[in-house]
Amino acid sequence: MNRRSDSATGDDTSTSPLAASPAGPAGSTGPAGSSRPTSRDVAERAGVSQATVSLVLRDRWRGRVSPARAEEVREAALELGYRPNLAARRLRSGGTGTVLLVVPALTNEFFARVHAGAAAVAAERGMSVVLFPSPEGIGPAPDPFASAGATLDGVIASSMASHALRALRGGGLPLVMLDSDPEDSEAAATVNPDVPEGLRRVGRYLLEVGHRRIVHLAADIDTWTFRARGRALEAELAAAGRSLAGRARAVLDVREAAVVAEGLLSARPRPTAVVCDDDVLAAGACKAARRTGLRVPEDLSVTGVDDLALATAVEPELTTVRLPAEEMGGAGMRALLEVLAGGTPGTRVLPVRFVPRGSTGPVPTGAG
Amino acid sequence: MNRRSDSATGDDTSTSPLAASPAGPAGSTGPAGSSRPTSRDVAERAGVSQATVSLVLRDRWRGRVSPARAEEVREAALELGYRPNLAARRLRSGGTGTVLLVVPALTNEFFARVHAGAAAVAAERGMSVVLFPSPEGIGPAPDPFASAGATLDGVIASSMASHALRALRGGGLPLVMLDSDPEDSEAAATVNPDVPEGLRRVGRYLLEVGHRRIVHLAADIDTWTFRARGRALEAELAAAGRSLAGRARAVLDVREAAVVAEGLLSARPRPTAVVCDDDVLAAGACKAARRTGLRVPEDLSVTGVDDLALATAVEPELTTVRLPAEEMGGAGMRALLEVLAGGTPGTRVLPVRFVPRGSTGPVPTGAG
DNA sequence: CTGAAAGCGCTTACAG
DNA sequence: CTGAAAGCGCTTACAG
Repeated sequence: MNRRSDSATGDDTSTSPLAASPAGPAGSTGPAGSSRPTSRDVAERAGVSQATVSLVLRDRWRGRVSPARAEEVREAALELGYRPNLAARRLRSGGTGTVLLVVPALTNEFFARVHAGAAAVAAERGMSVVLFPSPEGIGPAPDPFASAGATLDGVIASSMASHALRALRGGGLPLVMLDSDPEDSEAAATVNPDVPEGLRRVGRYLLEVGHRRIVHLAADIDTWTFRARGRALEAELAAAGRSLAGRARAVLDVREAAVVAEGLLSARPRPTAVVCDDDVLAAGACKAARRTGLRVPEDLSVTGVDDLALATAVEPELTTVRLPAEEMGGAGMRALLEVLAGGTPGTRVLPVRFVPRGSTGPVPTGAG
Repeated sequence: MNRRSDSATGDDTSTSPLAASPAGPAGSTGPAGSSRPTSRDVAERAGVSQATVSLVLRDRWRGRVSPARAEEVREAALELGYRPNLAARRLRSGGTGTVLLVVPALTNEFFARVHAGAAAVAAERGMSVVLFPSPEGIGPAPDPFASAGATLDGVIASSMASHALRALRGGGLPLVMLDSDPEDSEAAATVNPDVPEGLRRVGRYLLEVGHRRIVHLAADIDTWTFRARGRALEAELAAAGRSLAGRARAVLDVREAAVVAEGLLSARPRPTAVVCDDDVLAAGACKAARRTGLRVPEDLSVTGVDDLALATAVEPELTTVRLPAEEMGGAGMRALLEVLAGGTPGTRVLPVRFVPRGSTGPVPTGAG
């Protein structure tokens, strides 16, 4: 958790217009002690025009500037520690440099990871991403675009219901969907985790270790991602000539999930495994088991989806399906950038990982 | 988790330069179908100059523009749905509109909340915040400023060791520290949670319900915030004529914490309470208790700090001290903005909240 | 109390 | 293959 203190020598940092900066390296045009170098300074030092600098540094010089000159420009830029002024670039190019990321719940670790992935890719390209604040329980959703404050280049939306997506499309902005129905063709691109494969894998595993009375604790949320999870689980069981022994729905809250799970566990004959749509639900199922006097995994196997921090904090640790949240955010941002550049990225599916841990085991003896 | 679909009618959104926009409201200067309105359009409609528009909209008009005119300008801006172009404003004003938030670990829920709070305040003021990617275990820390990509207006750093802060100061940028030593006067401002009070409260509570053999599972991290926690706990016990029955240190990882906690629990006479520096450590302590055959809270009380999502996911739920992470991020951003405006916000201490839950109880009978 | 003008640092046609 | 010029939308002295 500590940071190293080396290397932050401030070569770049001292050039902030707000910082008292030492006189810049050679080549400055302005008065003594002037702040950071501009493309003009680079041009001067390389003995070319500003236009050439721009061309070279944006990598659009091929066939327009000689390789030797290009190299000289790059060298001059490096020597001066030149960094393009983003505000100027945006002003000139018309973009806002801002992308809106719309997620159902900011407080959720999954979406925090999606955001981190998107922001990292954005930062590389000099863009920034604004999160749309969650409207959870605080009345009707405000206009996401108004709330963004800044005007936008595009929108990335994760795990939305289709009616919400329809509202988003209303903006007329380039839209990339994450973890959403690929058929819902409002979007220019879709990036999805392979949740169906994840749930099939869970079903296969439970069948293999002997479970026959498997129930589904589903998320009480009408979105593609959760519908897909339920369908995939059913399909896997069906392929083995089996079917679900029960299903209940709960919102993504540990306590509520525990209450709902208790109901599921009161069925006779008692289920031997609970497949949950999400780790939070799985944590609730574990609580319910404990209250009911069932041991996990000896009497009951429990699985989740996501691999949140709490998955390894609970005891026993949760068997789960890890979703590539950061990768989704990153891929979504890349797709949006591609759309903005005129491309058509289409649909991408990212692999998920089955992570067996302590909350699952072979079917209890005498059961099944 | 669902979003409502009302209200996103796109009045603002359709004005993106990238979107095919309907012809704007009256007053546009440019060719037909031109994009979003500029301050010039507002000026024209209000019958004033661009300068007046700028003055009024930035709220610097008092004593320079008549109230009646100011009102007309505001009206015109509203009618046109005018929003200032941030890129232009920044270019002209010299700021970059970007603040760097340096945190020890991005993956941590606490810092995610700090970031959310800072980003929300930033968005209100048309600023954006860039996270410094965690260098955890991936070799020497890269230069945080170089990695930021954009140049910066200022830096907010949370929970840093002082040597790391020294590196940050090297940038010569306005610096606000969060959750850090207020004596470490590198920073223009400090915003801290009242962790000492939180730990004192925990100590007081445990003493009240009869615990006498209290041990401390400390974070193995040399920062102000964790030193302050340990000292405050000791002070509270000392005030009651008691002292710690033991202490061990662990990194913030559930499994490692469990191993270390097992050692702590092997002491004889056995401790009746483990005060942990953090919820992750507390989750580890609960695991250790379980492995050792101790019941929580019947045989052992466990407390944490933070109130992370996992605090209510584990069974029993963790008694903890809730840290106002979002508020810290928000207050930090406000302080930085104040510094940038020439103010001197100084040190601010935010209250914390003791949250008693199932992981603590009266001292076991026959013990103490 | 108000307006005309300059210029922030880029990129992009355009002319050579 | 290269350069001179215009202009993105603001804000800020400056002149009235």
